[in-house]
Amino acid sequence: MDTSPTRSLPRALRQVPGRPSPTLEDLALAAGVSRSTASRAINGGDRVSPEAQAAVDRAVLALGYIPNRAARSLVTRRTSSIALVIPEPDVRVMMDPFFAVVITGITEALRETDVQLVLLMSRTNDDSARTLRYLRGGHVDGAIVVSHHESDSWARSLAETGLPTIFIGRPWDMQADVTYVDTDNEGGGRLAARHLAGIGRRHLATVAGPADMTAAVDRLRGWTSGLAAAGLPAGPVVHADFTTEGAAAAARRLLAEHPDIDGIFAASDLMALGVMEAIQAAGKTVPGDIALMGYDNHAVAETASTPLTTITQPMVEMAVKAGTMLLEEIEAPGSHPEPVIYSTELVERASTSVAPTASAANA
Amino acid sequence: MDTSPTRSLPRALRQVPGRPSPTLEDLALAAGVSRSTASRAINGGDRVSPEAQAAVDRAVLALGYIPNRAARSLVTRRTSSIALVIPEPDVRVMMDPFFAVVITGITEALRETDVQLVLLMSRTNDDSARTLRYLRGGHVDGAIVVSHHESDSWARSLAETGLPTIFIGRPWDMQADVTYVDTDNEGGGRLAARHLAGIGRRHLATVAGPADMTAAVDRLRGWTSGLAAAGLPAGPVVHADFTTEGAAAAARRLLAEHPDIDGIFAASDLMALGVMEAIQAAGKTVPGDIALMGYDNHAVAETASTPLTTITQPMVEMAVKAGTMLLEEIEAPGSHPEPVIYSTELVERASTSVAPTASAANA
DNA sequence: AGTCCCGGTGGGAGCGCTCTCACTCTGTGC
DNA sequence: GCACAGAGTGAGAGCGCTCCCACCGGGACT
Repeated sequence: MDTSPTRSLPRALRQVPGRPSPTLEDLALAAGVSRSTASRAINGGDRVSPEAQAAVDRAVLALGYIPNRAARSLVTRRTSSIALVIPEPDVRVMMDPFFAVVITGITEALRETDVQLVLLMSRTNDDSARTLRYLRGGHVDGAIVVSHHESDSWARSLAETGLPTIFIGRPWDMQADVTYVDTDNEGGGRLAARHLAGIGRRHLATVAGPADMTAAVDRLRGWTSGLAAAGLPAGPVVHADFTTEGAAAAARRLLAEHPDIDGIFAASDLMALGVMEAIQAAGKTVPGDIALMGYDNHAVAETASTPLTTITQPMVEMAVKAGTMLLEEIEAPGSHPEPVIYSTELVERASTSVAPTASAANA
Repeated sequence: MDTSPTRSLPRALRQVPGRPSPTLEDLALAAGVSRSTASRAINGGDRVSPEAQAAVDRAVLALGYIPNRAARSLVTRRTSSIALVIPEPDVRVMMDPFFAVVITGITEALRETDVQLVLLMSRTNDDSARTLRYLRGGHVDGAIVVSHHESDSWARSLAETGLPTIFIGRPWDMQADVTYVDTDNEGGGRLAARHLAGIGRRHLATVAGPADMTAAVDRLRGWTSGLAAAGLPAGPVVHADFTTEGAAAAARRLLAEHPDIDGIFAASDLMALGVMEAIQAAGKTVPGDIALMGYDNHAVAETASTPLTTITQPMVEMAVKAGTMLLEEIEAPGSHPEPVIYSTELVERASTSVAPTASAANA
């Protein structure tokens, strides 16, 4: 393969190594057409004769031609790449399967295109500024922002730049009329209330998420309206930070102050785990004494010592949708698509079974 | 839109339809210098008088100048981006916290640079070909490949292209003399053997990982040599696929065929969970009847019903190292750095405590 | 004095691509 | 017969940047 006498000569100049990759000019020459025709043939072959097209195709194969993206980008003003913006990703946040799903989904949406995914994570405010500069700088054709409490400023700033942007999860600041995809958190909360009421529980409480996250707020709103619809009182509400530990602490308080509770809705499965811990520590059982529900249909919901009834949401679809929507908006700027909301479903498991607790899970 | 006299950023007149972003030419004009001088001032200011530098700096701020990456890239042959290659990422694989750690680590290494991370995931063979083409195409300055059984071909192909590449996890094909970072899996396996022998267990077995993954093979080799060093017989070895279910099945076989086993080393925490299931299903206890070890120090190791003794490895550091090594190699091509191996440590928990089992974990 | 060097500078030549435009060469309509 | 459309083509002009090189001065040598 490498016939050059000095294989250990990685000359400072990168282009030196033997074969400088063929340019469009080379390709045209090899195909016996002009650069213009070669270019047309490569880009979808509009107004190209079959013969010319075939000649170019052959030459591409023969030369192993790969278009230079930078050169193309320079004139088209397109980069064929989009950014996934993840604000403040400490490792713990990144661990959340949510991101794996989002990344997988977006990648899926990008599969048939040659658009690349650039990961932009900003840990500090400083980073945020850099990230924003990067986005404004025209380095990507669009962006998907994983929304959460900190992302408000993003919504505004990005909307101002005119860069096509899709948010995953409804952002706080709706002024900026951003496009987003989300799941029906409110509906999910309502489902939870209806279910617990439906199995005859009457003293219901919830461990809600942080009040500055739309998902948490929406779930709580749904829960509250669901209780009302079932003719039940609003019941106690405590907030936690979506972590197991935080929820455990919150649940301990809850149980101490309201010993008659017979049903709890935790706004995430991870939190439900903490709640379960607290319940058991208080000497009570799930679902015997207290029926418990989670949210997310996280893997742990199924493998928990008492498998959790939970709310499932089509996260992959949502992520894919975000990707395709962004591609569409890039293709046809100015079209301001409506937000897409995915509906949620109840997944029933042992933690709300009517029968007395029975320490399930043996295969 | 909204007429609010927002206190937002200095009137972003950037991407507004008619307003083309300022070019270097504009900048030079505004600064009262030549394009060349402006360019020099922007790129580290070598051979630029303080006055000129200051003038350019001022102009940058005033105009909100952002260099056009494509143009720069076209001439420098550098893209200021690197790829993270993840072969065959079904969602399940992506869920592995490992990737979160890798991504976070690399991002960390890239923080102070303006290098961007491009995510390349190839699900199918078809994708692999495209990914490879992308990498060869000079679209990135280097690549980090998350190694595992499928990555052999990658090692070869990439080494051939001369693209600076770092593998995370020792690749199979060492011919290609690739650079990699890894943890000392062999040492970890040895640690496990020594520990179980040390607490007096004599009938030891292991549930190893797939025989086509270097990490699994190395851990097994270490385990075997550790047993020998402790003067113990090799003991039974079964292979599983690093999943909980697979390990449970393997462990059932193991226990059925070797009822006298009193210690098991599972080559991952997830597998250890499956093994624990099988042990309990067989009516035995951990660690009372059988001491159990995992590997990875995965979050589940700590939260398991009986917390797992396991092997911990500095994964974040490893990922950061991969990033910095790649940057170095990009900077100074041809330097073929030695592989870096991170040592592992034992984390002792209840699953190997000498005292009889006591269903731990209440705060 | 002359020569050299060297920090500082600006002009110009591209990097590899797309795109406009002018051109040729059919085929069609009058 | 001529004009005209329209498909197919190629030359040329950049896109915004870096880098080479020629240039200009003034201080340090010969």
